[in-house]
Amino acid sequence: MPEEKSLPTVYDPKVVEDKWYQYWIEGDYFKPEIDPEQEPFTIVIPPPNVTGALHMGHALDNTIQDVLIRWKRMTGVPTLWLPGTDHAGIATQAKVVASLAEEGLTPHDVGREKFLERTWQWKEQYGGRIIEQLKRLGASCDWSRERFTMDEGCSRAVREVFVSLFEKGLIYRGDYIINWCPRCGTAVSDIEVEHEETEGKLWHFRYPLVEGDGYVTVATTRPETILGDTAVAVHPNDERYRDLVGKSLILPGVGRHIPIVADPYVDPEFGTGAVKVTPAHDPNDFQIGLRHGLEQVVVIAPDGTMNEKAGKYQGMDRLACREALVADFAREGYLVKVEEHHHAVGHCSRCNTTIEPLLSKQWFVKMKPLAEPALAAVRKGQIRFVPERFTKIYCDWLENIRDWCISRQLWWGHRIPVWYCQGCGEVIASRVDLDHCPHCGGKVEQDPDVLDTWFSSALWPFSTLGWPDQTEDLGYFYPTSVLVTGRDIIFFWVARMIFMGLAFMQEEPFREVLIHGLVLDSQGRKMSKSLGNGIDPLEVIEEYGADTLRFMLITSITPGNDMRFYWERVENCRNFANKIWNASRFALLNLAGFQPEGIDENRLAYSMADRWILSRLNRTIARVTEELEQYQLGEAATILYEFIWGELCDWYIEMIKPRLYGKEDEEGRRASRYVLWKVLENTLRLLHPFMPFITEEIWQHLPHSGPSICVAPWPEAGDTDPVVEEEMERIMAVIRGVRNIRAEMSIAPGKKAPVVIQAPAPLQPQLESGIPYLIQLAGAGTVSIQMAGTEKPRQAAAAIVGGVEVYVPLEGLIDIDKEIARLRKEQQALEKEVQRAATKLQNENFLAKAPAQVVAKEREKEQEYRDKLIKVKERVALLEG
RNA sequence: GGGCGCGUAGCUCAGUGGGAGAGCGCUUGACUCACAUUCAAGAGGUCGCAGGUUCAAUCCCUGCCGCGCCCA
Repeated sequence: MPEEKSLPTVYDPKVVEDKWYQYWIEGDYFKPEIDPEQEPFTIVIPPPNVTGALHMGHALDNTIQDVLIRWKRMTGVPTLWLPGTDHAGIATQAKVVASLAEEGLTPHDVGREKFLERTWQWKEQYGGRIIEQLKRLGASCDWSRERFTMDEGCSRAVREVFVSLFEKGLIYRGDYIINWCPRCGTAVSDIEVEHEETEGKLWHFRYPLVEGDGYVTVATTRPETILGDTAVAVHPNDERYRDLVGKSLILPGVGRHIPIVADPYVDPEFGTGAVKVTPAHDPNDFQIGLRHGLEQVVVIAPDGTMNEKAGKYQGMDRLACREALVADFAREGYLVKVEEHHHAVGHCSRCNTTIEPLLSKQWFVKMKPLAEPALAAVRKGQIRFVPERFTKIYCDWLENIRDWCISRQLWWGHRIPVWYCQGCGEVIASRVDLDHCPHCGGKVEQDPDVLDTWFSSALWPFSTLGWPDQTEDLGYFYPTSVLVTGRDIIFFWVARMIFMGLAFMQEEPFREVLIHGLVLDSQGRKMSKSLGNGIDPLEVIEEYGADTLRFMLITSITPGNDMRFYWERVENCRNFANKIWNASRFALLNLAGFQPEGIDENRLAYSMADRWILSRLNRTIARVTEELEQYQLGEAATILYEFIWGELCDWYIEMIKPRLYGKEDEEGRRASRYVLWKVLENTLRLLHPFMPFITEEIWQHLPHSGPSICVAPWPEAGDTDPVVEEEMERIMAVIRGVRNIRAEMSIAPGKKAPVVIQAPAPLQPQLESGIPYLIQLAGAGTVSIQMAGTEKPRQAAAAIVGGVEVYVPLEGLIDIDKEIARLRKEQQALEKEVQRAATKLQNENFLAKAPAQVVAKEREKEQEYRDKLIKVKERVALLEG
């Protein structure tokens, strides 16, 4: 614990952040105690890629989680934030492939086993980096429970789930059209395909009829697939083609005879109304093919080149083939015309290569039976999305769900636990590795493919807690409380966790899903490596500190909406941190020797300012807590910002200076020292979830109880005092009025100005109490309070505020013309307000139908404005006369 | 084509069925013993457009325009 009680003038996060993180770890504060009497608060981290580096999206996601976790921990409930990383199949494999390439090697050169060894080494080497970066951010995870999707336990869970689904008939293997990424060399699921609007061409080709000399013209965006055509389809009701259905065409360049079929999928309006059908290379054509029993001819190989079925185009890249084929067909007279055409082309979400729909044998999860409970759980409200609108996105997707392709042609991942018997041909899914066929004893071979990374992520909320074992953690912490994640992975991850959780735990994996938006650059673009517009959170932490980054992120968000990153906002939050720092310096300088023990709160000589700030503190505690409960983190942080800067620093601290510096009023000094301490200490605790480091540093310097602010109790709101708040508001209005006069009249800042206040009797005592604040904050020399209606000073500037008249009589310093102009402006504004209120009050419908309270308030306002207007007009008349 | 979000001060964004807000920027003044990473004062808005509901609409409803995202 630091001994010295003073702080340097500028806050330097570098010297405190690592120190306190270390302190928290040593104190084991992030590790919950299991207490069966209490319901825990649990979050499982969305596991970042093991080889990844922290980016702004992580920073936002984890800051939100940490705010919730630190807040709940302070409220005293057992709180677990379970961290870990994801093996990220494609991404990690790609990195290792790249590192091999630097040595001139390919994965096949080294072989599967060596490759995996190397990948594990890579994981050991780089896997810790992102964890270290999360710690820099301040993430208060329970590191003793850290998990990895490919660790032993998670792998066992994956195998259990796979085999169990297999046994229930929910996993099948089939020839199906899938999305193939030629660059990654693997199948990917539907949601891993991003559709991009692209300028393309629409080629029209003529297919001759087998009989007679007629032909049918078809339009296509992908001429190279002509080689795989096995039919031409038209709409059943299309008059133009009615007579041709059932006849055959000669496939140009290939010579194959293909039938003309009628299928309602065809849009008669599009192109020529006749479409070529390539069941092996287009998902829609695949479906048509199934309906009509068409042959499936594969002409494109997995590497994106044309295969042996492509005849003379064999070996050409698919795009080269396209050009060659179009040129050939043009020469041979098959090409009718070429049109410009916009269409959406699928790209691999990982490497952006154009996706090739390909017929291939893959493993699938049958989704319907799993999707239904997942839909029901959300519809029944067992799981709630925040903001609510994301419910629809989720439901729409699950309602139109298609089977999930889970096999990936990779080496890094959970190997599919299926063995094929060489002898009897049996296909066996097994929880344990097999070396011979359990049926015939023959040789078996394991499926070479691995599972989609999201298959293991889908189990994360229970696999990390020990499932399939019934561990204490699993029983206590499952279901988790809330899942915090970006809107971009609702399908990938959230939906899958829900159906897996329901299927294997018979209970939803979390009660609430808090969705946030993306962090965009200052121009509103996604941050990406290829654009080079990403901002490294570590860079921000280095330069400004983690608290600043966290506060910037939290105050920038509106639930569910994207945010943009601005350095100006970072600076603003850095300034805020420094503001707190200096307010605390002020407090520490004035709290020398102060001890809260033994002070009786009820017997202190509170000033108006003391009572006011205590009331404001209580209000702030209540509001911040309420906003947090609503997951309105940005609002909560903003309320704190305004309280700390706008009320505590700009008003309270300034108001108590005379009392603290003065020697004469020892009782008053005692009270204000106590209030200053109490307000600051409570405020630090309120702020701690948002800015953990600076609050700990300051808190440790202040009188406090407990080892760390991160386990200090969350503040409880006491009573507010609306009367004193109103009185103080009036004093503040008077101060602002005088300051305004001073500025407008160019009264030198150092010059004391006499102030005359005319007020009705009931307001006079409170104004008396406010005199010290006028002297301190408005540069008032003398303040005299007179009865309203007393003769008004002529050589004076005036302000009408809060039901009182404020005069600054400064003979010779007041420019009468300027003052008249100033008052005229005020008069105009007031006239507008009076007019507005009067119009409303003259409206009988308003009087009859608006709530009495609203009408009363409106009357009050009208009266107030009228009074003010009268006084301002009198003043103008006086000065002009 | 369907869905969602956004359109509020010069810029970026909060916000609410009943008197328009913040940060930055701008203007003016002040190095006032916590802080110039500061303080004080101020200028600046037909709350996208057009209808509708309502006593009352920036807020609710409908349509339109513009931008963005998701899905097909």
